[in-house]
Amino acid sequence: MQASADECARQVLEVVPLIMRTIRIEMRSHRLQDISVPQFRTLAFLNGHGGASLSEVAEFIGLTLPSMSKMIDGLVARGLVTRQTHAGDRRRMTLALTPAGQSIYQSAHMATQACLAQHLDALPLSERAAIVQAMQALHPVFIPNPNREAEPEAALEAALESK
Amino acid sequence: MQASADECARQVLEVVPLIMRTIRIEMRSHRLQDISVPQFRTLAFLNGHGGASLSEVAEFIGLTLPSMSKMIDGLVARGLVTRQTHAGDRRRMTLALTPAGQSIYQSAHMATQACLAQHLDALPLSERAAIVQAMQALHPVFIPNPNREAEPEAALEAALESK
DNA sequence: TATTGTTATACTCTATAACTATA
DNA sequence: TATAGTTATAGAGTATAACAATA
Repeated sequence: MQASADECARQVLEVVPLIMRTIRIEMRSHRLQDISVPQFRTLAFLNGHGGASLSEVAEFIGLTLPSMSKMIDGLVARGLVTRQTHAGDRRRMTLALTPAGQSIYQSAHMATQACLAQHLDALPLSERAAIVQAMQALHPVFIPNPNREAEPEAALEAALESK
Repeated sequence: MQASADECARQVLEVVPLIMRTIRIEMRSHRLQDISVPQFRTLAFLNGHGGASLSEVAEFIGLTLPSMSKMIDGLVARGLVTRQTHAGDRRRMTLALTPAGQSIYQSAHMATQACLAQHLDALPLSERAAIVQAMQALHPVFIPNPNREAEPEAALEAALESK
């Protein structure tokens, strides 16, 4: 009962939104980058999945197609993302980060990670070790569509094809 | 280096938004309750801090005063929250859940927790134990204004005074 | 004068429904 | 006919700036 799935879920539901609050406030505070959490997550996905389609990004982030389409509109308008029709299947969009998008993503990532690290620095090593272990356990449980992760080269090929 | 604050932060930043995605999608899927994550968090806070002021809720959730004011507008209009002027200081608002608000909060909480528990059920006990330990370590680090938590009776008094 | 909230305004996030283009 | 995206429309979430009321 100490770590039943239900007790575990209760704690996750209590603590995870608290951490998100810190992440969101930290991102908002950086006026230079000025990107929201959903935008950041989209850039992060495209950073690791260059050439992904709109559907793939929407699925991963958890948005509907129209919502993601609109969000990409904004990122393209700001020069952070490129959107091209896929060479092989002209219904599909091929999305990728521009150098500016990569740059903004990197700096936002570093700033947010540093902010979190500052909080975590107060904890003893044993607790940080438990956190790392917990995150490693949680990651596969909550990652969407793990089957897509099994073919990392598919996205790359798509990116190359579109040139 | 295995569990440096920075490595720990990196993993938290990767995994926590993934969990939030699941929580958000789960909440959206329940049309009966139909409340968003920020609304849920506000109800949760008021459930434990009956009689809190607008500023207190805004601080905890991490919103500005106008944003929270507007959100409370919506919750009051839906009959989930009561908003009265504080008897002692008429600038302040005294907020609390209505019975309907309590009911919706409870059922949304149970449904979301059950959804998370279902995911976590697949993990071995040792990993769930690490997750519980990690959440307990993270909780105090990310909770806002821990000084206010030291006076749990303050909110109650305010609630009584306002009658 | 400082504090607590609200109103005004604007932009992003998000959804559903209806549509276009391609396969 | 099915799939990938976009457009139209609407509502919630969020911010800043300006304001009103109270202390």
